[in-house]
Amino acid sequence: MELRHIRYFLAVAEELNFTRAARRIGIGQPPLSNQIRDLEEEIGASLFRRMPHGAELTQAGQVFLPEARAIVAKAEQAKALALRAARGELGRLRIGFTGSAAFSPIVPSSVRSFRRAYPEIDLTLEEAYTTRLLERLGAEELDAVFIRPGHADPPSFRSHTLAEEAMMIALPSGHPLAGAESLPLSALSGEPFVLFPRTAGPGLFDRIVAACRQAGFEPILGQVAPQITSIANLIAVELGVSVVPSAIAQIRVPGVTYIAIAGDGPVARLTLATRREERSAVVQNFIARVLAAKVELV
Amino acid sequence: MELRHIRYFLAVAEELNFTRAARRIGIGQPPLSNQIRDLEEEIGASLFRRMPHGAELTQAGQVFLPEARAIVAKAEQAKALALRAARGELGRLRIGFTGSAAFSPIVPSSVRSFRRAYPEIDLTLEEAYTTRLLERLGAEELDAVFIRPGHADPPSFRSHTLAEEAMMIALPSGHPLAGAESLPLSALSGEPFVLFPRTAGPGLFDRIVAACRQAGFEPILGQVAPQITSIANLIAVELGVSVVPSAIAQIRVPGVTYIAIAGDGPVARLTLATRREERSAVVQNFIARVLAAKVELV
DNA sequence: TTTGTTCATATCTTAAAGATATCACGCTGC
DNA sequence: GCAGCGTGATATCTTTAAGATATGAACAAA
Repeated sequence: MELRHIRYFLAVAEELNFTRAARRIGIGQPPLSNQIRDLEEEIGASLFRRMPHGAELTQAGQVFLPEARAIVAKAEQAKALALRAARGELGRLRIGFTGSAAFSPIVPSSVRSFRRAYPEIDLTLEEAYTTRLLERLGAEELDAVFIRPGHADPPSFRSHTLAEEAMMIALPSGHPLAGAESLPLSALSGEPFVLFPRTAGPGLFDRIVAACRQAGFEPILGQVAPQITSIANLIAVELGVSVVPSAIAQIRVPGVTYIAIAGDGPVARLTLATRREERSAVVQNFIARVLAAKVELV
Repeated sequence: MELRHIRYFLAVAEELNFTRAARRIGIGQPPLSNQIRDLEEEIGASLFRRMPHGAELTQAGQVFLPEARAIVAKAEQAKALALRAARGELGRLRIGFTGSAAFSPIVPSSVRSFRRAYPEIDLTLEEAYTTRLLERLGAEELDAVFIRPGHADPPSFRSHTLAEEAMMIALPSGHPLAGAESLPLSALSGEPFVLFPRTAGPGLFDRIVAACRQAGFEPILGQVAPQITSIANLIAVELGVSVVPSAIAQIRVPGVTYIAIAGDGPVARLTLATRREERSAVVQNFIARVLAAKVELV
């Protein structure tokens, strides 16, 4: 059985006349009769009662009619759905982001904008460290990740720089320096640093350490924060000081004071990474939305 | 697009390898590649990403996959449904019956038995006069009718005799003859008869009149009953007497007494009529059930 | 009866599905 | 680095089956 048989059946069922149905399809009457006969043989039942005046549906034909219509409609729909999926209007997008990226306005605003523009895309959001995100991106478990990149981008990924954020010093409010307007990074020499594990995000980690060295001291690594968002809480209980992207400084935790860095401070880059061989229209559309949001937010 | 394209797509989507899929289908790899290419061109999107190791589904392909499965399944189902309909297991049966037939045990019992045996047949039951039932049967608005036939069966119908019921005299309980064990029909001469209109069921009507004439008198036609079931009510208010099939005598209405007819009384035949050219398996199955019920009820 | 429908049958043509042979590409293993 | 294997694509030929054309049989209406 082929869709042709079903389409021909529908024509005859609607015209109740082989000759007219054949004309409507654009073939001759004998081949149409043949095709219907073949269909009936395959089903094992006759679908039409042939009369001198035309044809009428048998009970089998009457039952087959709505099914036939549904099949043809479903085939059309399948075609349309596949095309929409190819255009990136339909499908799935798995986004990853680091804890700190979530606080950069471009991340929530671009995700929101994409969601509105493509409501039929099944969105998944997942938070993890930069390292883990890149692993999952490479394993095709994620499609696009917002990360804090290192100096060298891995060649199998494509990176889009979204922001170069200044960083700020985070101090316990009771700290002697907490009242300052701004401080040079060197003011933190001798203070224990509360930082995330280097393996979680070597890019940002190394930038902070490098900036300290440039400022003339080696940072003392103290308490390790399991998540970048928990740094503030550890500082509040006076476990040390830190340097965080200014986006993170939005988290106003009682007992923590943020102070601008005077002079050349470290810069936290935020990028969107995708697989270099990525062809999917969904991801392309998402990249376009994110870059549009970047321009808007300037 | 043909079902062939969809079947081939499914094979490749399941094997993720053109060569193996082709082997599974039983054709060569080049024609399979051609068919998939044709399908992709028709849809307007590529469904597979060809790799040196095999193939993988694009987003469009992933969306198309469940649709393709559904289409193939629906086609199989449509075939099976049509076959079941041809076997008379599926479809519709429109049954008609006269008011008096409903009280003959064979009618409810055969309908019930058919309903149990073929639960997926959509049954319609309709009560009307014999004349109207035959009209509707001829117009293909009904498929099988239980009627009280005349002497000559119309040639376009096929009749199955189901029962030859004796008839009984129906009297108001206050009537002087109401106490008798049995009465000859001639006892009713001079009494006004409560009968249904002749046009409603000329067969039964004429039998009653003929029986009266044979008993030596011309029945006086009195009150006309709109339905055979309302004859009893009209007799109860003493509008006359009547002669009814003994099945009807089951309706015990206060104020009505039924008395057996002594000697040669009229006989009420009950038949099942269908169209002579009827081919439908549903109707054939129903006839078989009714005839089986007839044997059982003896 | 004749004429004009209907659909079925028979034969031929043609389009397209499929077979066969070959190629280019990329991975794997020596 | 290069041979060997497995992948899908391309090119050409064959065969199947869809469709065209001509005709026939059955029935209805004029």
